[in-house]
Amino acid sequence: MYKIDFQNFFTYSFSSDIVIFGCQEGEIHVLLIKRAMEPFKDIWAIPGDLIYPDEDLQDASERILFELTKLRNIELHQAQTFANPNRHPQGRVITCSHFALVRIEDVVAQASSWAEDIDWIPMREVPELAFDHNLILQSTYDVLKQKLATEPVCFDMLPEKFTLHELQLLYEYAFEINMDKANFRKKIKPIPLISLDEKQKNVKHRPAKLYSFDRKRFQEKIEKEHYRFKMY
Amino acid sequence: MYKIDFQNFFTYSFSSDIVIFGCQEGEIHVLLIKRAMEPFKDIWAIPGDLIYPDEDLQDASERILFELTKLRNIELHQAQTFANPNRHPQGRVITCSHFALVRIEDVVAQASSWAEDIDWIPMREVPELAFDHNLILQSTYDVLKQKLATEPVCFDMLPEKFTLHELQLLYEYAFEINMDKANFRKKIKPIPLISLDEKQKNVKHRPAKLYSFDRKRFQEKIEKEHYRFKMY
DNA sequence: GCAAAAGTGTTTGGATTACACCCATGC
DNA sequence: GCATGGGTGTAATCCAAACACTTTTGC
Repeated sequence: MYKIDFQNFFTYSFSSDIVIFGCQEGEIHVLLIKRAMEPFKDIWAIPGDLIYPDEDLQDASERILFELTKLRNIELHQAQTFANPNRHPQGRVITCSHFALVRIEDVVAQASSWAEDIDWIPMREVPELAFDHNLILQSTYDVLKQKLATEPVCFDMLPEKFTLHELQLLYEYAFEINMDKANFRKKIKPIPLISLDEKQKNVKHRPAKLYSFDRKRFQEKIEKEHYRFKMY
Repeated sequence: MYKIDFQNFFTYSFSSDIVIFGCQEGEIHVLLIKRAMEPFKDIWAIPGDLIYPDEDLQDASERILFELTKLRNIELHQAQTFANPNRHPQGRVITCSHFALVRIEDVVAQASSWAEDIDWIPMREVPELAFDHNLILQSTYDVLKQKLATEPVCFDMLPEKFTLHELQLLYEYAFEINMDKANFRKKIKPIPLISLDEKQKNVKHRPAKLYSFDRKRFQEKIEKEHYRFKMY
């Protein structure tokens, strides 16, 4: 049994890290920042910030996301908490990782006082990161893949209007597999999509039809039928 | 941009809560404690404790589990972190919930200085708990169910030697469904089990064969074949 | 014999797989 | 015309659900 005074426990710092994922040309990208200050100055890192003493984790995460991307009302998914006592050289900082799924074209990415540079990097080309951020990124990516398999979060990172091929590429990239085109289309048949009267433009092949996700009909299907989203 | 001094952030307390699950007569139980001190004295709660300033989250969780159950070398699964500023009346305590799966017969549950009582309670009969522990318990149970569907963790809560019917009851309880006996047995065919030369005793019906989980062959199947555990 | 649960086989329909084929566009 | 991807059909196979039936124990 420990005999340390309660007050001595109030010596931690707590932060939230936000892994922002997007999709471009079939590749899942992550938004990383190049740190503008020590420690790990000039090294790429996951955006994150300390949490205010009276701030909820959710609010802090939304604040961090907004400061970096100017996006609001994006769903934040909690992933994992990292509490190794030595993970931060300046003191004990416990961090809780989250991820957000955004459309890359919606983001007005910009440098800031704590980020001298900022860039979208394909998940398979991520360099060495600051702190334990490679570990955090990998485990957060694993949670994303889990969600991609069981929830329709893919539509949060695809453009509003997408082709079925883009959808397929996203899953192929995430699960590192190749799928048969015809079979993939049969598999996604139950997902309620809105078939738009629009086609791709300026492509050097037959232009593909555009679709968007029918979120309303999806909810209805879950409630009324026994429907469960399931990929892979 | 925040302008608060870095030192002001070191005003938190951090704790680990351990939801201990077991299985008895086909029902998933949780080990709860009746608090011996304020706040919430005499109220049921999830066991947990503050983390030492230089202690890793994993070590702290193992310590808490051992103090309560005298069990070591039990896998701890991280679930979710709760950081609402008002969740603890005595200060800002951020807690990270975990779960452990144990065999109820292995646990030497005992009261302690911080728990005047301790009991296994079926998940469907959990009373009002202290703090935000009902919320924590529910979300941790959801993570357990997720794991039950994709990893062979069921065998950590069943007796070493179990009947196929016990296995079925566990899944029926977790997913709140009824399964056909014959179909269930076909579904679990790919799971490598050791068929023991032993049977149930003192039952007033045909005694069932006992099995145990073949962890070694399971690992081999994953590595050599393309096998993926998948229930429900 | 009867109750209760163990344990197995058969049929059916729907989903998954592999593969083949035709279509529209830019160059 | 041809390269490139868009888009669809078919047949074989596997898998899941529904259901029926036999077996073994205690009382």
